[in-house]
Amino acid sequence: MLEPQSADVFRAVADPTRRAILDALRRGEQPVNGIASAFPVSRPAISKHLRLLREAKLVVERRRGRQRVYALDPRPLDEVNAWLNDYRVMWRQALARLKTHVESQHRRTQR
Amino acid sequence: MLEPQSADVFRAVADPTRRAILDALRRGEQPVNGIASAFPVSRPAISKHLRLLREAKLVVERRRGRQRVYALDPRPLDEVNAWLNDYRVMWRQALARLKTHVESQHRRTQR
DNA sequence: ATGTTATGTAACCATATGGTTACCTGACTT
DNA sequence: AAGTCAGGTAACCATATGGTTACATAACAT
Repeated sequence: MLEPQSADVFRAVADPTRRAILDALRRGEQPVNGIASAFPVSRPAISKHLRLLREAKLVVERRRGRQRVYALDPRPLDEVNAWLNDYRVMWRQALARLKTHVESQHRRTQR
Repeated sequence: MLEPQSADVFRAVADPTRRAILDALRRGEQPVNGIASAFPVSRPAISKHLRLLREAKLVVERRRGRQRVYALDPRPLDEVNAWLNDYRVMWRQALARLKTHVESQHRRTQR
């Protein structure tokens, strides 16, 4: 194995709880307790997720008094987007093939 | 923890080796040995990755004589794409903000 | 100064993950 | 029929992951 690497956006986004945290932050920045209260897991669990997200640079932390306010930074998601790009072509082709197929079926039915 | 769920596209795509397998299959379908030869890990390891990809429906298996030929099916990636969509707006805004900022800097420099 | 709030971190636990070697089976070869 | 080839699976191992509770600390409240 041997991969205790951090900052992996794909890995960060693989966990459903972490995606949900990002989704929550889309509505605006929030302190940790604000975030945690929306989830069924303990606050420390959320803290750990936030650390990972921080390492992946998907969130930034700002201190306000005794709270830490977290805000979303969607930019690293562009790596995922870029990777997907190479597949978009294919799946457009797949759709085209499907369309052609349906049309030929249609023609067959027509005649 | 408790989540031995399968068919998770995000999880399937989180592993770099699995992404590489998909990337390889973009060039066309291939039998297991064909795929495995391109990687530093053992064939059984690849088999396990393929099983996961199969469960996520990202690949389909076809038998040809004694080989199993794997082909890419990019359609499940649309789930990732859809999720990203919600962020595209934001990162367009982020870019816009950046642009505005740069322009205002420019103006400042100009005068 | 003392208490309380907000949050990170350490220690611990169970399960998941990714890898390996050994083995099994189905399908061509001879 | 006997041998070989392709590839799945089982058993095992080390490390990662996600969660919990207990503790530590900085900042505000009294």
